[in-house]
Amino acid sequence: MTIKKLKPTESELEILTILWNKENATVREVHEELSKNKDSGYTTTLKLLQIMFEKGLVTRDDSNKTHIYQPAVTRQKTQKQFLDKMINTLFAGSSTQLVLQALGNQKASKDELEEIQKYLDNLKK
Amino acid sequence: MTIKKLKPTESELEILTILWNKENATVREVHEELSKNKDSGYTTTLKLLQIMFEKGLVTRDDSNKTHIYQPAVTRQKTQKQFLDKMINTLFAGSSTQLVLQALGNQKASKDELEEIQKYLDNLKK
DNA sequence: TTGTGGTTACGAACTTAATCGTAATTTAGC
DNA sequence: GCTAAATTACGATTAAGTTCGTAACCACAA
Repeated sequence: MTIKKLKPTESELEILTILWNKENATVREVHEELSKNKDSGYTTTLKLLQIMFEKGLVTRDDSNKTHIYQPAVTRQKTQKQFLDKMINTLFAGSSTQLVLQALGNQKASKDELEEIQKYLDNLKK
Repeated sequence: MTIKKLKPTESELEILTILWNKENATVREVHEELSKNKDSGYTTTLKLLQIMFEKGLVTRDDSNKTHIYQPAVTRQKTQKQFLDKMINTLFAGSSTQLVLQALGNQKASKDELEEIQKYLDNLKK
């Protein structure tokens, strides 16, 4: 048993997103940011970060009184982890189905469609 | 408040998938199918279906002793529900990002790529 | 030194999901 | 009608996630 497969919870994802955007942050900073969307207490945020630290989802610099947290997993890997899971549970293992569904769902801009097109051209070679 | 927003849990998704594939099924049938992947008891499956019924995720014909369950939500809508959620929480609201990531993950066959291409062409008009 | 503000640590309560054991119910066969 | 087998109903337990209250700790200013 080498690599543990950690699946961030809903709340943990919110926090990770904040950390990904800020690179690193104190508990207070994370909490300020979180407070824009929900209204839980400061110690709740603190506790979550402590749990995430134990799980290895984040690292922290505790050389000073105020700890500074950093994400320990990348946005990309986490996205892939959840995408794969979703493809398997909801799309019968077909990422193509997921892509079609996602394309159908929303109105992408011309630029975005172009970007996808370019990527697709690349894959086709 | 008209439409309740019900989010199926992990276990409920497994069951819904089975019901989507079979159109309808008895508890026993669902359980048999579930047993291929996990080994929980029969009454667990029963309980889950009962809960799903209360939530309105499934309907059932209980005119006979052995109830027959049917999905009350469509695969498509559920897929969309989860996709939207994922786009918002993990992809900063950009479905394009999700699509690119999904395309990058997989090895799609030529046919699949063609299908996506066709769809893309349609969107571009 | 003392106290004040901000921080971390920790335990407990609460919620939701998942699981199972047991009792009640129904149907079919004798 | 009566029993056996299968089913449903229901309550209790466990586990995981979220939340918060309170205590302990630390730095700094009066």
